[in-house]
Amino acid sequence: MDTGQTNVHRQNGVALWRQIADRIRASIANGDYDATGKVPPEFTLAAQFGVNRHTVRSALAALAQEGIVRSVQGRGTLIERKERLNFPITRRTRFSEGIGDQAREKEGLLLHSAQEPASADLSARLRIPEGATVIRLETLRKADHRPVSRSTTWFPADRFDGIEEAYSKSGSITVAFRMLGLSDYLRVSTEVTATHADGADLADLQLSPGAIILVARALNTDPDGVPVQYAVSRFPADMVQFTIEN
Amino acid sequence: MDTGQTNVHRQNGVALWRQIADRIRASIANGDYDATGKVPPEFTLAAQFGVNRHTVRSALAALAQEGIVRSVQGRGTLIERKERLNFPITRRTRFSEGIGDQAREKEGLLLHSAQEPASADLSARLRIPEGATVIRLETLRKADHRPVSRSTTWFPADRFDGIEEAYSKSGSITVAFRMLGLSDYLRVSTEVTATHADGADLADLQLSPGAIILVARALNTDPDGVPVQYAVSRFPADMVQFTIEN
DNA sequence: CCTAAATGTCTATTGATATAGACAACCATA
DNA sequence: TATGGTTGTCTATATCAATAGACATTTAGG
Repeated sequence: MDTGQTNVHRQNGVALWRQIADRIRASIANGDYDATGKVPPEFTLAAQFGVNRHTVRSALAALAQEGIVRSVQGRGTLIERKERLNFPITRRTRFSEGIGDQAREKEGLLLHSAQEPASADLSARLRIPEGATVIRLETLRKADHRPVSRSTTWFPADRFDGIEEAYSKSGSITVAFRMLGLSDYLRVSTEVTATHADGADLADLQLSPGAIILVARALNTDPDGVPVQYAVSRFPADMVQFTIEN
Repeated sequence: MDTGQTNVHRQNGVALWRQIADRIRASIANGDYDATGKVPPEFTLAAQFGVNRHTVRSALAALAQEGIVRSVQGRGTLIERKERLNFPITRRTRFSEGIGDQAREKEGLLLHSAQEPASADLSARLRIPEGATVIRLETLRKADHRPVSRSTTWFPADRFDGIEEAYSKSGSITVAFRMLGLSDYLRVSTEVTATHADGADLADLQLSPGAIILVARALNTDPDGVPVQYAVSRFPADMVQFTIEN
């Protein structure tokens, strides 16, 4: 199903090998090659995309660099990793529960924390005075030891003093909130956009440059509707999809 | 706010001028240059991104091609268009209502229609027997004469015979359903992913190659929960954001 | 154990991408 | 009207991206 085979585009500022790498990565995630566990031969792919075999080789080399495939002389190009995590977005969205059994091991790392005055945008979202102190956490989430998202999240400092340590110890926002006396919270809005990966994305999420990033900006409130957290999370688009159930 | 200034990346398969074009486009949509209505001078941008002025010029030429900016010798590079449409995704998601007053004129074009047997994936989603006949519509939606989405949508043929004509005349799914006796329908699930634009996207949505596409796969049912429509819609990521309100 | 089917390596050539520098043309404004 | 700031154009050079062809090397299977 899905949209039909379209050809690659030239002179667009995106190298052919990168377009082809993206397409093959998507096909792998889509399960197109599950029957064989291998990517089609270089000759076949070259004909399929209408390019030279060497161009396909560049694409496969990039995917090998990402650890998605492994080429073996005489045998073919074997698929090493094949995944696309699904994140349900609901009124009770939780990172770790959302992954569910799609991954065995889940992990939340605190990269950095700071206190700072709220910007105009942030104060409006959290409904606090402009310039009021907020705690900012930079976090990295992993599933089965592979990074799946990079987040910047803000909390009102007066209410959630010490959340840096709570998160650092637990690796979970839900648990950190609970440690500070907030037993439940609700997702009230999520904005989803997409962009190219920036330098920090490439490093933290272990992507190859030119990758696409899904950006989710989320606002959580306590059960009374008072904003408790605003978060901007960045996910590799070829590893993740969001599902909104109404 | 938002993520900090990161530099462009070399030898990634994505040309520098394209990365810079994407960044400037995003800054425009973000309102960063609202004070002057102009993009900063080429020299300044070149210094900012750490590249040669000519590289910046290539980026600006691409944006001019898209109609986003217009360079005037002696004056600077003026911003011509600055928009990012917001699409709320709710249980009652409707394209035209969703845009609301963000655009004055809305339009739905029927590009192509066909009848075909349902694939395995489609039959599961619409809960009809595999191979049962479905009607497929290829549509293009515009707001203020600019294309904002390209959709492929499927309907069970037995229940919605003649929907091609109904849509073609009305330019609205909601109205077409009503003409065929379905007065209301509900959005039950939406899957959101992102990918690079393909050839058809570039042509229909009038994008420059390498652009990013947000893909929404949506299932609508009648009030009794019986699936009536499955749609795959593609939106230019730099023009659109989705908002999920819970 | 030979052969077909793969991937690996090498050389050569062309066009796109990026840098560098210089100068022309144009506009707003002091 | 002179000047500073800005975009437009030109030449030159180096590197990356893509094509082309030939041949080596490895693996699986008859």
